[in-house]
Amino acid sequence: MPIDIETLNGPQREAVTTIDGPLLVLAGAGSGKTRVLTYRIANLIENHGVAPWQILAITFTNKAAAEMRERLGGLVGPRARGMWVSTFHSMCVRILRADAERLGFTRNFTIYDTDDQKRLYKEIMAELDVDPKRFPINALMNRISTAKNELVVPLEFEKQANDPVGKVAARVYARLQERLKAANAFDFDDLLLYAYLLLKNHADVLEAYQDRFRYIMVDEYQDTNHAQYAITGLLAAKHKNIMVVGDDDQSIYSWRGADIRNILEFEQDYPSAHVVKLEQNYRSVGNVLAAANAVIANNQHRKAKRLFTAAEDGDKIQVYMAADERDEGRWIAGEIEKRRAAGLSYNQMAVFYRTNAQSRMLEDMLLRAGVPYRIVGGTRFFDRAEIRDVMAYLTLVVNPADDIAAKRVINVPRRGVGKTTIERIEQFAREMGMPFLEAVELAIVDPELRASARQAVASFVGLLNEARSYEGDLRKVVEAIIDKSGLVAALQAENTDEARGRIENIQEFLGVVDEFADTHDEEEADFAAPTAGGEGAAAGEADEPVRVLRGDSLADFIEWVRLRTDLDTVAEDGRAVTLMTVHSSKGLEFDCVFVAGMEETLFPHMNSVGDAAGIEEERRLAYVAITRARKRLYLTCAYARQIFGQTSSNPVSRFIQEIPSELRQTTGVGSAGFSGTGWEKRGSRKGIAGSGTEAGGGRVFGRSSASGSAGRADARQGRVAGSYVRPGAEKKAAAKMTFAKGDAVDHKTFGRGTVVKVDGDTLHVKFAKTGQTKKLLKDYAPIVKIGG
DNA sequence: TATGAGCGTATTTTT
DNA sequence: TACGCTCATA
Repeated sequence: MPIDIETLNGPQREAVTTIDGPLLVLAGAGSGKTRVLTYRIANLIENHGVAPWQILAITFTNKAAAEMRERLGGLVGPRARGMWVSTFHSMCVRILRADAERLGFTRNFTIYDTDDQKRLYKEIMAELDVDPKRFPINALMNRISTAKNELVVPLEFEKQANDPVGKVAARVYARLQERLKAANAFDFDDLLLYAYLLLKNHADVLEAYQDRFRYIMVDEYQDTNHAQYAITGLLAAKHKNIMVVGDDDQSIYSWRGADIRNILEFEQDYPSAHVVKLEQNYRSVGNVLAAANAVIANNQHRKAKRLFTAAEDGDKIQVYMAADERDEGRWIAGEIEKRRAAGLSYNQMAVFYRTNAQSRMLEDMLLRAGVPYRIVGGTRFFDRAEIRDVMAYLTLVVNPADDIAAKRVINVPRRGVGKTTIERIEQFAREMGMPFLEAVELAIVDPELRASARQAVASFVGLLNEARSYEGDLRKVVEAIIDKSGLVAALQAENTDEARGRIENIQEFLGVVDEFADTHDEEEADFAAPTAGGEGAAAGEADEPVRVLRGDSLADFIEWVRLRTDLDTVAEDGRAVTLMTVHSSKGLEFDCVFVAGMEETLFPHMNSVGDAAGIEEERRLAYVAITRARKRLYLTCAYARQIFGQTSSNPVSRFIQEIPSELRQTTGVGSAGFSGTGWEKRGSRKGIAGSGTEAGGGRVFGRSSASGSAGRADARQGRVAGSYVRPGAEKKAAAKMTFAKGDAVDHKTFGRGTVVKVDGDTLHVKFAKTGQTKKLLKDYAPIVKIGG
């Protein structure tokens, strides 16, 4: 399909046809930036003789990369294959794999995720005698992660650290890097840090990449941290053909090191930069866009821009003031059903919330109302213990130096290797400066250990050695390793529902192996890194680089899993409402969007209140949430809410106040002149209000939680709730729930199942995950019919 | 070595 | 409230 540039609007076209030199595209929400990116790449290939392998396109998520690759495939066909369209992290992995030796690592390094990292931190803190009470592990991890993102190496970090936490962090950081190197492992931050160091300190490597990638494109540039910024800077330094796309108003990851200045100061970095603003929004109706504009206009630190649309105004923003979170959930469920009745399908609706804790009640209410939903985020499949165990075995086969993996499974399943044994091996390994697994091998003949312990250790070593000899088809190899590990056998022996569920998950994992094999065949061969392949692949030549096959090795599979999130797996279909945090919603869009919990201290979150930069980020978050809606937007808040087990009452979010009142329509508790005291007075007493420039005036809703008598609050809440609850709401839900034999249902805790028998109000449901049949009362059990 | 009581803590989480 | 972690106990 040839590209038709005429279908683009002016600025879009300008972005697509500006080929050479630095280019900054400020792409407002819903302004068609992915289209611009893909068209630009297609244009380079089709009309400017640029070879696909000379193009580098970087995204933040695997999903975005996959989407871009797919769209490119549609535009330029098979030529898109093998092009480097990848996330920052996977790009860095490729760069590092090719030249790991230069940094003292080997090619089969493993990647530590947050959980592995945490284990390692704990070991190090124990080793260095750091008290986790005084120096919380999270604080240290944050501190060090920030340092890595800022490209601050341990030596430098130590110099800068003046405060107590910093000093401790410096020691931990130094040791951490030693341990990671010894384990032949990189954590997520290291992937960026070391890729940067490799390019920075090895001129030939850098040059090879600079010569190769003549055109570089970075999506979501507002979310880049300093390391990513520096890496792209190095890569683009030679040709300076760098295009960055982003929206400073959608920068919501500063707490992860994203530096909004990267986009705000692009023009200073590249004085010759061309700037294009995409301000026409093709997504939302007028009122939604106007609301978004009004809210974000309150931010001081942003590039001036104002989105516009040719679309009709649409409905007003619906604000609902609930009595409490239960009422809020119930109301949302009711509205969803109304929309559904009006012909909108469930998958065109989404409910967002600021914190994961809010999902519980929302789920509960949707369940009761019989609204099918799916949750994005939360506990990840790959984070489950049994999956991590399997991964640890696979990892050990590839990288025996991975101490964290070794310690994780040396006694999983139980084979009688106790704490004392492990500690002894650990100490020995430390003294000898060898990997844990090597020390384990020596422990087989350690006379200090009990015979039973020695035997247990020997069986562990033996199974790994055998597992290492497996060859051939990936799926078969993985299956054999799992079998050899004894994980499944041990679970079978447990003979509990939970164990059966875990076995099921392991089986599902084999499905993941198949998925990998399917998507990584020869056709998908990638162009090798320019420095890979030794002599022949000299740098600087315009020859097409060698293609390397992927997908045939365990190491590739492990890497693929490690850099993957559940977000990538989110199915587009599925007739269900989507529930997720506002953060997860970025990049998505729905006809109808609900944002729950629009109260001060929740959204904006209490940890950000009182900090100007924090409030601005919260506001951007609100902006992201609002701009996800195509047609209808609902904002809800609750007069009282349980937070950490305590009822608290908070004012309406300032972000609601910032939407001009003529754009919104309020219903619920506070809509009809609810009387009370101005919240800002109360707020300042508690210290919530900050400067007082934000909310204030206008709508009055609730009290600050710290003050006042609980009794009065309860009385008021009761009255309010009583006057509000829609009569028949529950009945309606209950009446809807009829079940017949053969119906597919989804249970809150047991998951998918099938109705095998109906016995009056009692259902007999066989659950897929556990294989067990349970008796449930149809009106009380948290189940939803998902098909029949 | 395994389990339970008690305690402290508690956003957001692209990789 | 609810979860994870530590520590004590069987």
